[in-house]
Amino acid sequence: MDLRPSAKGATSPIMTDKTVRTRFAPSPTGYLHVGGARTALFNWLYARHHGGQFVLRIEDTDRNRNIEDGIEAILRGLEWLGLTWDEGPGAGGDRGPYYQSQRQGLYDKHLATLEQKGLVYTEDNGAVRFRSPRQPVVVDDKICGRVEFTRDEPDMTIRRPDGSYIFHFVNVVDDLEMGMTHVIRGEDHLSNTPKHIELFEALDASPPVYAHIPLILNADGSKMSKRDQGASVTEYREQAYLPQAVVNYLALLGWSPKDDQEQLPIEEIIARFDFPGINKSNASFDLKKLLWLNGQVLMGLDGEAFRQHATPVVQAAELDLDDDTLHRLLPLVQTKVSLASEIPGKIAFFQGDRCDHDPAALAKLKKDSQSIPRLQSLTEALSAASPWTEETIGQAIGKAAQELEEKKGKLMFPARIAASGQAGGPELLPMLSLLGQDRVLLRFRDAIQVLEK
RNA sequence: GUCCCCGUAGUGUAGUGGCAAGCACGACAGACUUUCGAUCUGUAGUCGCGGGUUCGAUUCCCGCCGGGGAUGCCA
Repeated sequence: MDLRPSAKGATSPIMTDKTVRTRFAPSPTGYLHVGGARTALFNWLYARHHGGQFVLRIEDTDRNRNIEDGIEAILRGLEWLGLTWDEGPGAGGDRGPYYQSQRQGLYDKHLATLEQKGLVYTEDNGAVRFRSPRQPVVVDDKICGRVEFTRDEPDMTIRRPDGSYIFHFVNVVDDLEMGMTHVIRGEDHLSNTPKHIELFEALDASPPVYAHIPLILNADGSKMSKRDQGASVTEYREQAYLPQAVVNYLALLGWSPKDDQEQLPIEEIIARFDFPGINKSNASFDLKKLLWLNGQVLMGLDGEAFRQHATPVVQAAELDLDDDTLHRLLPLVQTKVSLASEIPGKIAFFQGDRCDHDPAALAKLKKDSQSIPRLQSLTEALSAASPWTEETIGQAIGKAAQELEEKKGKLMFPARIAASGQAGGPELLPMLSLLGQDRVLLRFRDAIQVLEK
């Protein structure tokens, strides 16, 4: 944005917008919160969309509140989500250091400027306050629109008696020094923005473009905070959610591509993300929809990617299943779970020769007097199946059905429960095939016995 | 208290000064000669309330109510 009249045409050759620079500036007071992750995501998306830079800055000015592991948790959370930063901890950059605790000199310098201009004063106890011009301030927000604030609050403190600086001041100084062009942050900062604009102006700088995004609330409408269920990104990683699903879901919270698409690969989100697609109202976090989305992404993985994702989760469950079985088993449940951590429970029945029967499933069989005859016919028919393939198994079931003069479907449910102990699970024929004839027949006999009791 | 933002079904959203307000999750029902959180089909459910402007408002204006935020020597 060059205001010189001549800039329009003559001078600049290929003119472009000033390179977009956005930042995520968390304070390490806890873990990476979904609200923070969403703010980071929006900043990241905006920078990527415009071919700009995304900067990570740690706001650790309040020594009393910093939690050591907090920084690490945030960095790892962002990495897991794939929100890579171009400058910041571990990435370098020429506007560092990227920890506020290491930027005291810069703050002192700008404070000196304000002192020179007579814009600050010191309290008896040593705290330093900024003298507000007390003129109305207009925030021209990219999302909230034009908002006018009257300025009649007490002058803000910008430095504590111990010499450490307050958020508003360091935030502005850093955004200035780091050349941030756009500040995308939670709407809880909208009311702080006039203060920040006053500081920019006092430092003879023009403020960045502001875009305040709606907040994320709990299902009950209350503000989501660190303690709430599902509020920590770390939890999602631990529960084996797919980062691409979490990112996709988070993007949809407050942003819309404006058509009916919901499952979008990250490249497409980047391509389509911009301010007009962001709405103004707060959104509630809906875990069920995230689960659904995770399931959708899971189903879309190719077999190898699915195995790679699922294997560590299954290994952690320490099931007694050999690699070969596992390799053939996993594809059978790919469309049956929405979260990888559900897999072990789905395939545990493959362990051992026999299986336990889920009481609820068993109760359903018991209610039907035909269950035992059906299982008996099945046992007979399946004993004769040779070789043991999906095809012959299917034929055997059909044969048993014919004998009983019943729909095939009537037999499949008892067969499933007898063989797996569960009412739900992988497709029946592949499942029986994989279990093997001996095991299936043994389990059928077990089931008949249990039912006869 | 004061100031600011927001208000489309339970949830996320689309949309318009005027067709029966679209989609998705969830719920419910049925189908698929099997369960199912897979797939398909269907059902219920929404423009917070009250005024005003208008021939006509979900859409524009005002008030109210509701939710959220700010008002820190937290960020």
